Amino acid sequence: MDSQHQGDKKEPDAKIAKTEEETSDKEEEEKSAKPPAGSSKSGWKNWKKKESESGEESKITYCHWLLKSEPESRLEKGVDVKFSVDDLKAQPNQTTCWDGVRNYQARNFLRSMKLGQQAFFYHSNCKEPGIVALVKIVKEAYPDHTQFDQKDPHYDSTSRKENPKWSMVDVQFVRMTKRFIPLSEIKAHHLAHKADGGPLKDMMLFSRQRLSIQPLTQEEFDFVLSLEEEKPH
DNA sequence: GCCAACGTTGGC
DNA sequence: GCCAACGTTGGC
Repeated sequence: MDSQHQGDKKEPDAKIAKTEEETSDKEEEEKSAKPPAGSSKSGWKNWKKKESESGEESKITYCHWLLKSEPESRLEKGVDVKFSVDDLKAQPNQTTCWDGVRNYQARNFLRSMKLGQQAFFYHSNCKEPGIVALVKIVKEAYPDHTQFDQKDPHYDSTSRKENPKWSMVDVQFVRMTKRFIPLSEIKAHHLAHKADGGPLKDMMLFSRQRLSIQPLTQEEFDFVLSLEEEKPH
């Protein structure tokens, strides 16, 4: 996650194979276009329409995001993957590269992020999951160097330097939310909105619960952000 | 720590 | 191309 490491070029590329050059990108797109198990009806179709039906500029362009990060220590292949909002604030410029994303749908969302867009920083896999801060995109997608680093827990031996599979963006801390916005509270609104058609009725936190990079519509973003003004319950 | 959800892999 | 087995995510 350290943005200052991005100049790292210690990897010897003596044995670059040519075999995969042209195939991998298409394969990835197909994989990412595969309907998720068990949700072949509405969820996937809607997503596909929005994302790729019209080829390039679809009617819905997402402009806000939710980024999950784990604030509590956990070892992955012997490496601690903890990265809390305090860790972000401690980075130079309070900026980090968002590396390690190894899911095609999440990657595609990363690649569609634009400079200056805002995102929620969400603490996951922890005692109190929820939104803690606002961040913004300060560098658009570029190759994730950790995919080529054998010592990195997210090393991908199938990725070629001349056609990298995985991307990352740089994000910068903007501010803490005025209060912690717990998942439980967002979920309660989501359930209510499913019944009354409110703004969180389709929020991806609940329909694609394992996706670590999620888009939010303007309405979703505005509603969730408005919660910071309320008294917690 | 348990386990449901769900993405990925690989045999056929 | 299907689908069972497997691995990971992440709430609880």
